[in-house]
Amino acid sequence: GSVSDMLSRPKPWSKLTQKGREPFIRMQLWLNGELGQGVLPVQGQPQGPVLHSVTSLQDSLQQGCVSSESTPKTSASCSPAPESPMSSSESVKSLTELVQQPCPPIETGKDGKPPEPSDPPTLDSQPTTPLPLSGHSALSIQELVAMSPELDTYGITKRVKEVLTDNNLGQRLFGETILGLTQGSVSDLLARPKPWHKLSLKGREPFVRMQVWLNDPNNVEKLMDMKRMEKKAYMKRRHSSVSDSQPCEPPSVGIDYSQGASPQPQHQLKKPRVVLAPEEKEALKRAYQQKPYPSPKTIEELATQLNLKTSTVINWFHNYRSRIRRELFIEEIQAGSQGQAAASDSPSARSGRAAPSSEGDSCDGVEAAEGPGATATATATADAEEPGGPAAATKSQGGPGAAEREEGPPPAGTPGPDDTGAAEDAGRAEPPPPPLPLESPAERLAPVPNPAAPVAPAATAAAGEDAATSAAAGSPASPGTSTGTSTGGSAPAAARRPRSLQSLFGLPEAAGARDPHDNPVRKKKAANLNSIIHRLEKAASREEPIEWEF
DNA sequence: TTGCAGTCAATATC
DNA sequence: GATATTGACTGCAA
Repeated sequence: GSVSDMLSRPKPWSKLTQKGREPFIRMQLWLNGELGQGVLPVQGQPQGPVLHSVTSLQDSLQQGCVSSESTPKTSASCSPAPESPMSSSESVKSLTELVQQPCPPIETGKDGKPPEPSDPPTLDSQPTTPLPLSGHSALSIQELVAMSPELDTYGITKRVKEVLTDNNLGQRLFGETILGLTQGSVSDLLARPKPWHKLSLKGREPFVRMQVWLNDPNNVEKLMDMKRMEKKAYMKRRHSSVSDSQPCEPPSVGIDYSQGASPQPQHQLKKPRVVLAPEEKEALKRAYQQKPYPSPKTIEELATQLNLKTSTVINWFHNYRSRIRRELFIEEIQAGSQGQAAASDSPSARSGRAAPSSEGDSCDGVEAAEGPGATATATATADAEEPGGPAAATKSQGGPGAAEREEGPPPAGTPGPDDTGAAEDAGRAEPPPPPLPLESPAERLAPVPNPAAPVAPAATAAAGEDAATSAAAGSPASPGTSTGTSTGGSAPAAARRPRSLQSLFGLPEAAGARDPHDNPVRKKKAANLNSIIHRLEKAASREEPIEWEF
């Protein structure tokens, strides 16, 4: 009754008493997703933040409800508001239990029934997919996602990978039966999870599913069963097809089964996949360095020069920007987690994403790419892009989507083409920052170019699109010729944003948030970054090119 | 219209 | 055979 009244006739804030405001605060928290922090427990994270947050808020309101909060009192009697403490916390708790409880793998679960005959992986993730939560009314994944508190995507993927590998379970099986995604998507997701706050509702879905799956004590067995059944079905089909020479047969389990055998869809409708030649990629990367957001005209030119379809060029830029962004996210996370790894619960800390981490916290991609051979140049690059460094910094904010959402610059997400340029320290651009030796061939490692630091905006600005195109053009022909592809851009960006993404992400429990143990490497990088910043500043003030060597 | 997130699915690589 | 990479596509938002 109180709720009804409150929802239908809310009183203006100013008219509310401290107590009367409480329900609204709760509602706001709930709307913000802060309420329910315990729904999907993030390892190590105590449930109940809700109350804490409320409590703190209350504190600020100087009210005594705090006690009521933590003290599940028999609110019934209390004023309309009091009811919330209990009810909310309880509801949250129940939900939490729900998710924590063993629950069948999403769509499979049900009585060990085979993985959805139709299991059209694609459809699966559709909104309605109910999460069969044992004993409770099924909640749709969307509901769970909406109610879910911030999850440690990195930690979740690490755990999932561990479980999968430990039990010899494949990504395909896991993806199709648990996540409703294809193998490629799963691989990508597990290898490059984006921080929770960077994910859209849809993007969070797989993580919630993974979390739910991880919470299911029988997850492995179920998946194993699935595997067995699949195998059985496969063998069966195989036999039947062999004997009946009946190649195809609508797979009952909706899994890819020998596609090779099914001749039916011979329809030449499938257009061959475009595979860009290394030189083409190189050229595109160069162009990207020049101009991360090329104009239609530039794209046109690039397409012409590279003899590609404009759509291909467009797609390439989209994909490249997007992927680089993700790389950066990861670097950041890794950089952050690195220090806390030890503390982190699971062994995953070390193993997970081992690869990248191994490459050195963060700048990995680059370093790895460059390889040991990385000469001074490489080093420079690496350093420059360094996670903590430009790369990170940049990405964090400058980069195309850098700090988007969470951080002030909202539009950042869609850094208009100009954005970048503009953002880029326009100023210093002038004196074309001595082009950072673009490890022409090597740098490739996507991550390197550091999207964030759409390089040489200056150049861009000045040279305009031509620069880009020309750069691109040039490369194909002579990839090696680094064509003074000005790349220095990143540095300036970094300078402007010394801030660590970590803070940006503000991943509470996420790896990134933990005490970033400053290991020697990090310190060194930090020093490097400072040096870069310093030089940039000097350069900016001097307006004269300087020799870049970090 | 443009950019992006999320995916798929073909293909590469391990 | 499993996993990683990547060009293309869809849907959404600004």
